[in-house]
Formats: sequence, C-alpha cells, structure tokens
Amino acid sequence: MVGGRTALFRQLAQTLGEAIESGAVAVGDLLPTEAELCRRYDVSRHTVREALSDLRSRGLIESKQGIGSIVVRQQSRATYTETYSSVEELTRFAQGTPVRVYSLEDVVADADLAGRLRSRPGLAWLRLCGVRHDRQEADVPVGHVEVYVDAAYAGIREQAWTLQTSVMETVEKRYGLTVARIEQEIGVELLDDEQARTLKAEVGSPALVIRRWYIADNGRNFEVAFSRYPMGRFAYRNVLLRNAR
Amino acid sequence: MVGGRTALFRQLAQTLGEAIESGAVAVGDLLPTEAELCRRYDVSRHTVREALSDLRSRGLIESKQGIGSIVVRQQSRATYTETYSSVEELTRFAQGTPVRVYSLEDVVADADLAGRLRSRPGLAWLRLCGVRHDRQEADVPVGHVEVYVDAAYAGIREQAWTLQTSVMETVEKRYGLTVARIEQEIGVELLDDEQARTLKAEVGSPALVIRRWYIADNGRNFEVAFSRYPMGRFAYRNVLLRNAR
DNA sequence: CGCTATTTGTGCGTATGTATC
DNA sequence: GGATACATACGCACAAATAGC
Repeated sequence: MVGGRTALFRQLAQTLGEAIESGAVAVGDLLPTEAELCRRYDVSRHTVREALSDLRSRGLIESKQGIGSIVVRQQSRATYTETYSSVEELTRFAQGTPVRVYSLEDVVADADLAGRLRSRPGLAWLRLCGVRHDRQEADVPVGHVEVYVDAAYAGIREQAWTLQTSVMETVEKRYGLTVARIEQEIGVELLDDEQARTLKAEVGSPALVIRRWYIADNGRNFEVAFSRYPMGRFAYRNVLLRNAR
Repeated sequence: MVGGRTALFRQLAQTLGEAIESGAVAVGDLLPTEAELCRRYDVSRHTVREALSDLRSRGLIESKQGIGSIVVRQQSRATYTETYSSVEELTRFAQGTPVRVYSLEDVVADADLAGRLRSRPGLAWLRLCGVRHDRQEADVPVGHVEVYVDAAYAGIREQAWTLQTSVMETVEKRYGLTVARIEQEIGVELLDDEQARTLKAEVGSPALVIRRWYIADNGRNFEVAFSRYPMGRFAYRNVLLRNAR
C-alpha cells in the first residue's frame, strides 16, 4: 500500500543512512544491490531507488552502472548550505563596483609574504593593487584589493588594467584552469599608509579584511586576494539554508 | 524507446530550465502540470517527474501537493557551496569553547534595538550575555556573545546558565522549532565599555562582529545573536567548493 | 577478443494516497 | 464533497556500463 505516516522510501533511506553513519557499512563498501534490497525489505525497485537517491543527495553513496552503490562518506554532509551563483557574488558586488587598478608589478615572495600567501619563499608572483568604487558614489572608494597571481599565469597582465571581470575568471578563461575550491578568511586589520591613502581613510584605522585563496583542480594555489574595507563601508553577508531533512 | 544519446528526462529538464532562465516562464509562475507536460512532450509521468526533480535540485522550482510546481528562482543556484555539518561549526568552535553567561534579563525593544534585531519596536526579548573562553588558555576570553531570544521561547532561561549547547539548539529542542535559515553579517565594530571589560580589551578597540538572525520554518525570526571578537583573537574561516555540473 | 552475467540507468504503465482549492 | 495536482508505490522492460571468463 501507499501511505503510512512516513513514506516507505524515507524509512528505507533512514535505515540505510543509519547503517552507514553507525559504521555498520564502512566507507568503501558496496551496499546490497537494488534487487537484494527489494527482496530484503520487500519493496519495489522504485522505492529502493528513491531511497538510494536520497542517500546520494546526502553525499553518503555514489552509484555506478555495472558496479553498484558504494559508500563514500560516513557522515551526511552539510546541514547548512550557503550558495552563490558566481564568485563575484561572494562580495555582493555583483556587477556594481568596478576596480581601478593602480599598480602592477612582479614580486618574489620573501618569508613574510610567503606566509601570508600560504606558499613558499622564493616563488614569483604578479602583484596587482586597485581600489573598488561604488557606481553611485564614485568619489568614495569602497575597498582596497591586493591580488597575487602565480607568475605562471602572469599573461593576464595585459588584460589586468582593464579588468571587466574578476582576476580569477580571467585566469580561468585564458589558461583553461578550473577553480576547485576557495578558502576564505575574514578578520580585522589596521590600514597601512598606502591602503589608507587610496581609500581616503585614516592610517591605522580598522578595516574588515577578506583573504581568499583560489585553488585549482590540480591542487595548485594560483591566486591569493586580500580585500580591505574600512569600518562601516561594507559588511560581508550570507544566508545559510537548512538542507532538506 | 529508452536510450538516445541524452536521457529523455535530461532533455526535458534542459528545455524547462532554459525556459526559466530565459524568463519565458517567470519567477512566481506555475509550470504546466505533470499531466500536461506528459501530453505536451509525449513522455511518461515518470520521465516528467525525473526532469522536475532535476529542476528542484537546481533550486529553480518547488513542488507542492495540490498546487503544482512554482518557479522560485531564475538562475540555477550555487556554483560554489559552503557547507557546515552543524551550526556550531559556523564559528569553528566545535565543542572547544564554552560560554560563561554573566547576564540574563527581559527587555522590550526600543526603536534602536528593534533596528539592530531587524524586528519591530515594542516586542519582548530575553537578552543573554556571556563570554566565550578558549579551553587551553582559560584566562583569555576569545569573544563576547549577546543573544536575544523571542520572549515566546524565554523558557530556556532555566537552562541558559548552564548552556552545554548553543542557544539555538536549546530552543529547537525545547519548543520543537526548526531553523530554516540563518542570515549572517560580518563586520567591524568598536568595543563598548561592557564588552571591553569582559573581554579584557581596550574600550574603543576594533573587533570582528558576527551578527546572526535565526529564522524558523514558520518564518519567524526567533533569535538574534551578536558575537564580538577583539582584533587578532579570531578570524572567520570557510571553504567554498565548486559544485558538480 | 567476444560473450555473458550482473548491476544500475532509463522509460513506460497503472493505481492509490493526500493536500489544496 | 468533488476536482485537481503532486506524492508514493507497485510492476515490467530494455539500455548501458562493468567485470569475469
């Protein structure tokens, strides 16, 4: 029959999910085949597939034709999810705030810079500095950006002065790279001379700093960006949605 | 028949997805009913449902019994996703940093407080203040927390002094509430007298402030929390992963 | 290499439950 | 209550990928 209180496939998904999370079925193991689950729980294949679909969406299993469903994770991923439709949206400056680049130079990382970039000393980077402006109030700079790009991708230098899009996307397009993950850190810093001057703020005044490390699918950390926003000019916002179930 | 090159339901999902993203079907509109889609594209209901399931997972539509499938977004969500396995993980203080509550009082929001809470003046709240400590260095407070809970859930007051878990989870358990979304804002503030004193920091010194609004599945904003961390004692970190597809 | 058995993927048909209007 | 629409569940069949012989 159809209705109990809880749908059959949800019950089955919960049963299987608990088996995985408890470790009864280990990561790397195959679940019983769909046919076997049908027999064992006396339900139709449709019901079994709905349940497996649930486990897939929770990131617990992956299914492959000819193989079966393999357990790839012991814990359901993500109770809360933050989503972006683009990288630029990260800063909530979708298309609104152009960057004026005022400096572009080649640098070799010393110990200090290497530490800030989470990289090794001696490596060469292209350093780019600019100021982000609000389109409405063009005279008040919103934030200061300081970007380091792996020298291997320094060819973007030609396009850098007229950046329509983000540095990251420019590198992606020009070199066919794919950003697999972005690590982000948000903190407070005091503005140095150059930052304060370009931002029309006081030296030593506090600012929100967003540090981002862009990591390509080959594992390479090819870009690091620091954005600084004087207190009150910007706040980082996001919304976390509870995932279904 | 079954196999062409691309699965039927994927073709249908793409067709419908394009109709939404192009604006041909506007946000707020209902899609044709499943039965209608079956007729129009000459496919089975199962195929239609697979396609709709795809659109749901992309966040483009939501389906409701007795109503239909409504378009809720024009663009597929999430090129990048941030994930948390728990709310506590948001602060990266998984279980490590207990909160010492030092104040608990009933307040009625004036215009100023109502603004900060994104609420209305005149509403009653339970206000809770505490200090977050590092387990290793117990003498140095890490951060200051200021939490407002809707007076309707003030019953947690009895448990508040001995908070093992977060306020949010306490409310969830005690009142059977479910947090549907969390809105978060990160900025910079200067510490006031009380905050500086409890944090052993200087009055007026800059701090990272994280403001969170907890919204229940009934749409009610039942808790607002402000966490303040003196410069250098804490940075907010997260990792964004590129989604498949 | 081809053949076969196994397993998931895709697709159809049908029926009943349940929420909404 | 009735009509409508999605949700759940059963069944069957064939396609496509994989592994082993």
